[in-house]
Amino acid sequence: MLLHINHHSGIPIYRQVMDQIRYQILSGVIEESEQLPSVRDLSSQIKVNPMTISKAYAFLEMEGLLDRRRGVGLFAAGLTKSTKKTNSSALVTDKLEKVANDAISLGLNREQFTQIANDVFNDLEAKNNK
Amino acid sequence: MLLHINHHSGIPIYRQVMDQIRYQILSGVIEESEQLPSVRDLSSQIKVNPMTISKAYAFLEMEGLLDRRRGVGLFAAGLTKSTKKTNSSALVTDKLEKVANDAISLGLNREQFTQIANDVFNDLEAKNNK
DNA sequence: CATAGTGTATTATTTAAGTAATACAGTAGA
DNA sequence: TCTACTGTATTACTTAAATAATACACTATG
Repeated sequence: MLLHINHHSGIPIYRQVMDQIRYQILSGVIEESEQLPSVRDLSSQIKVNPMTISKAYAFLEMEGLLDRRRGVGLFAAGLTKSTKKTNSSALVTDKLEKVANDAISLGLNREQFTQIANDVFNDLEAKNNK
Repeated sequence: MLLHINHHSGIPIYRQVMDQIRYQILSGVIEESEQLPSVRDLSSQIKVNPMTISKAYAFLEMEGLLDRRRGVGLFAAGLTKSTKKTNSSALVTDKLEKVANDAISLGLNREQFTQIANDVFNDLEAKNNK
């Protein structure tokens, strides 16, 4: 697996790793029980300390998205529908929070924000289905 | 003007100040050219260093929301409302598009997405105003 | 039982953000 | 010009988060 990490973005490395792997698991690119890249694989690819990667995986395990097996490796967890739904919602909520913050700074109100969200989603769906 | 600051919320003081004053200006509670509370007024009210308040005002000036006049005071800027609102919506639309794309990949539907957007905005607003 | 892979606990270092101290700079009005 | 307000640049301190160093622990396989 290839990760795209920006060392100068201000976003912590371990978070960038988490976000990308979480997305792969939730979206189904990585399947249940599939082995994930080892800590040292990623740490040498990204040129970062192994513990930084281990930290990312530790959080993902807490989220229930994978299992860590010392001496063996890392494996995508089986996601029940509800787990998947919960995590997907959480992921989207996180990202929406940042945008909502911007919206507030710019003086938008709740109705405007929700309206835009609805419209944008509609447009995208339409585009994907044609 | 009375500000409600929580010293233990984890949200930086200068940001709390920014958010509350920004809201007053954008919502029209404070009118164009109206003088804002002095740096020392707020710093003694909040029991914080004057530079912390000055920092908040400096950012708000960068946002174009007020003018700082050394030796005189701080004054709400005139807002070209229609232009501002248009730009804000465009910016927010852009960012929402990315999130909506992820949401679609993760299997969320429009109702769920819009619902989350609405809730997130609500929560943020509540947090900022308490 | 040696080896070459796995992941990790503990500790230390680095970095960035927030806040404060201090001294300074501008304006208005008596 | 003196006074009493304004805001601010520079520097230093504090704290928490992110990252790294090191040494260790587990597992599979020949």
